[in-house]
Amino acid sequence: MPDALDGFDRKILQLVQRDCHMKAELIAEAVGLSASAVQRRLKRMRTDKIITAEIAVVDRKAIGRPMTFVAGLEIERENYSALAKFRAWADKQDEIQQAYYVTGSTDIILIISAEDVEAYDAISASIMMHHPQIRRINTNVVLNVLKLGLFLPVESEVPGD
Amino acid sequence: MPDALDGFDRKILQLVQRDCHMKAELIAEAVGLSASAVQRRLKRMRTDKIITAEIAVVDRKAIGRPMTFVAGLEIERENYSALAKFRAWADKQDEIQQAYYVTGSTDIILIISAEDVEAYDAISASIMMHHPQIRRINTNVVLNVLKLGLFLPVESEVPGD
DNA sequence: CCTGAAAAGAACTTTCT
DNA sequence: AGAAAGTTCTTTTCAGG
Repeated sequence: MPDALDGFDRKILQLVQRDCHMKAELIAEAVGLSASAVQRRLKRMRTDKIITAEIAVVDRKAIGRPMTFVAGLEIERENYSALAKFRAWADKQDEIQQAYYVTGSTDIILIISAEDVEAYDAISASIMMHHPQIRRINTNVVLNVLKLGLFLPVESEVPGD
Repeated sequence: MPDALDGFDRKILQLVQRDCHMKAELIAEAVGLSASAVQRRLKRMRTDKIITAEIAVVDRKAIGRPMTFVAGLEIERENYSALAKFRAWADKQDEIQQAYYVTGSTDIILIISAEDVEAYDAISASIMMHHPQIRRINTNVVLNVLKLGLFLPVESEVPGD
């Protein structure tokens, strides 16, 4: 497992998590390395899957898909095979942005994008239809997206280093 | 508001939402345009804020921050000034990945990243301390991230076009 | 106005020290 | 790791539909 991140790697990650089109030279002077070194480290982190993807974030409203829903799913009897099946299915549903298997009375929490309420209704119906073991869906309509991102804080000081 | 997306734009968005480092020439042959045209459109969508960001997605476990929590916040009496204040505060908290203001008994739903349970406890305590109007926090520990992304489906056929 | 093609410029990749 | 040469991509320019 060749993934020991040092302080340079962490600083680089902190920057590209906000803007992955940032020029290597700019990153270099921010972290105190040469542009070559930065590129090398980025390449290594990509192949090592420390950076799992580099994606464009699109404005929901601009593309005519302004609504977001948070759905809480309750499963009849939780079992891992049902979970695996749900994961595989959810992967193919583009409307489902995120899916979390969680503790508590709710078993799965979904972040869902939809054109409007009717479109969401169709999606939730589809979920119920494809997964009989889901007992009920508790829906929260998002009135306002206060913050949106996938940023993870990366402490520069490594505890065990 | 100069943002009328045609079929080409939508196809481009569908691709760069999955990989924004994709070469213009590759996108070009996928959508049926020249590389120049693709670059022009990308540039326009960036300045028009249809593409709001281009970010690197990092593996939680690789950076020593393996845990995710979904927190449901109940506010004493919802008012927009408190909401605006919360938004501004949440923006600065790197551990808070996402924040949704929602309908239902829960008022705000947070997606929070943490090193471990103790770190989460400190964050939730901090939330309570900074926002007296928050009555309680209902926490769901994420056992498994089934799907993670910010992808939005972009229909190629435009309804009113 | 937007496309496509070629020239000019800038970035990334590789090699070497 | 850094610097420079080599390669590739992006950006600009320009002619055409």
